[in-house]
Amino acid sequence: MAASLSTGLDVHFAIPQSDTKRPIFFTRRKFTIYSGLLSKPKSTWVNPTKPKRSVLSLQRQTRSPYAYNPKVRELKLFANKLSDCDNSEEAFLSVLEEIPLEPTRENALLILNSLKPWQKTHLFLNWIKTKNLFPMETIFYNVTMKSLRFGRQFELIEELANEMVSNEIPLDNITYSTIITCAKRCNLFDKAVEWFERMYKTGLMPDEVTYSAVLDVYAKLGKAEEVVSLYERGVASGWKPDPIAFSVLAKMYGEAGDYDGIRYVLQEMTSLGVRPNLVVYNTLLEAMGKAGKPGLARSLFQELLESGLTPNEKTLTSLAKIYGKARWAKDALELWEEMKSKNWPMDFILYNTLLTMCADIGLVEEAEQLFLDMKKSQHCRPDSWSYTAMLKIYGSGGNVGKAMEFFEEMSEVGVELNVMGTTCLIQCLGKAGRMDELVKVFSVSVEHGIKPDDRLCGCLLSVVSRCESRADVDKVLACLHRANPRLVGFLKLIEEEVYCLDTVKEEFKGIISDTKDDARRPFCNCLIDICLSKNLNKRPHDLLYLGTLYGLHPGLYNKTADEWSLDVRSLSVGAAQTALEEWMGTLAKTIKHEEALPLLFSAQTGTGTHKFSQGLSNSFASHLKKLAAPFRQSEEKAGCFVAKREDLVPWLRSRLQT
DNA sequence: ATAGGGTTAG
Repeated sequence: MAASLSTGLDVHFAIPQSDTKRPIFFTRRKFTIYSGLLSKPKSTWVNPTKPKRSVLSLQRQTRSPYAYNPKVRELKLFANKLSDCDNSEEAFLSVLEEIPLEPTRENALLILNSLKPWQKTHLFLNWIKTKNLFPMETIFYNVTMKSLRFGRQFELIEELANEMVSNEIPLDNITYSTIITCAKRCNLFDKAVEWFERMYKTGLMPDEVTYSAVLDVYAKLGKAEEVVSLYERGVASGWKPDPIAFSVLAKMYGEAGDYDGIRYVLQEMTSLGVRPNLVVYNTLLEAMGKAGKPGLARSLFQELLESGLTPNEKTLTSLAKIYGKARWAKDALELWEEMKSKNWPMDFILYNTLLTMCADIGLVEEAEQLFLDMKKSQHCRPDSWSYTAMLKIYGSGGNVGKAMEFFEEMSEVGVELNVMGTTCLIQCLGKAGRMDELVKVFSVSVEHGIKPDDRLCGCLLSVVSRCESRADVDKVLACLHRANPRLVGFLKLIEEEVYCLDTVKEEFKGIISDTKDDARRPFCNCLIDICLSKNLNKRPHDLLYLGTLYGLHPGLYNKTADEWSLDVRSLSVGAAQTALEEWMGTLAKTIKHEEALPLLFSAQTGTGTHKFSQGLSNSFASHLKKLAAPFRQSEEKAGCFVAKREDLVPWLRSRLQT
């Protein structure tokens, strides 16, 4: 959709503009954050006849141009000499004695500007002050503060700022923005806000550079409401935000995964006639990825190309990540072809992201080509990221031989294995039943300092669930015991013949609350599978109940007036089977109590595009067949099994009688 | 890094 603006710009956006909703809070005005500074505090009453006070200066602070210094070469050489000497004050002062030219204002400024690291800049400023050669000005402090910011020396910066105040050297917008961004980089967000508020108190109005620096402070704090309030008041003061301000907003909404927010940013840019630059596009692409909108990211990328911009490494990294996560093989391959044919820039991060993308999608040959390219290149030699991606590709593709080859190669070339690599190897060795090698990889990893995480434990647990012999189980359990003894203890507990549900419940709760969120459901799935493989018939149901109790299976059972359904897409084969039986049991009770039932029942397994759900549909189908349940594979929706009430009820009744 | 603001990896 195109919007022709009065500025003559044609701005194209991938997002339909007409139905853009504002995130809910945009309609609520709050004036509580910088109480008393910007406008009347805590009042939502706006008097339309009284214009609101301006919050920023529309004129950006101008900087005095450099006068050409004919001695620039000589001074630079001397500055380098100072930069290279020892950081001690003595060493510094002794080199200073050899200063080749008179330290006039201009000469001193040039040296100050060229010094690094921050210790030298600071020492030089102090030297100028003690020499008392000329009056100190704001610019000397600004230059020094910038150097100190590099070294993240917020305390020193604040000390200098206070010194400026007591010596009546004016702080300007450059001073404040440097202080604020330094505080931000040091994660001292309260300090950043404090100095921003101090500006207004001293009667200095921020310009757009300081203002967008502060927008970013609130954005990093995740205070979207405050950011929007500041932004909108800036606009109400007549400010036309530039691409940097929009980049800040887009990044904030991306981090929050807030799609409505992203649309708001796009709409604001269109209505204000601001054309996105490459950085804004990159931020928006990243944001679309985080909001889970690969299709919109793709059209945004098309728009970027149509606007005549050339993507850089960051653009392509975002896109590769998005296509990989979405498992969009066709788009991923097209992107790679286009990158090669148009000679778009590549860097190390992009190489590794492309490899990860190939691993997510299972593009083996493409990954091998990329990996070879990296080996041949000068600056992008494969590192532990690259090797991990290769382990993932071979591991998930079941090519154990290749995976082990790369594992050996890593230690030969001295690339450290990480916990993800270990997990990939263990997963594929487990699937191949090569338990002795699995034990070896686990031991080597632990000896190399790898700390097994919850995902690795989940992986070991899933290997246990597939073991065919007691001997294999014991080998894997020995590894798991080193990583998470409590889990092994829990397995013993649920295998005991006499078993107390309350004890199991307490221990389950404890384990789950100590487990990272993304590993909780896999744990529960594996535990159910293990119990099923041991024919511990009631226990899978208890575990499924406990998992549901602690919120691991939200949305498992769904009801509408016309249809009741079961969604097992995030369950393992055994857990799905258990959930089906549980559901049938509940429905049988409903019949017994002669309660109302809908016309249609359905169970969703998904189609197995996600690697956790591979094979789920088939095994679910065969379990239905075994039970002779009247569910049929839906013709219009793959991975969905449906039953009519008229067929299901008699079947459930017949089960009740047996 | 030649006085100030925004973007790349499980």
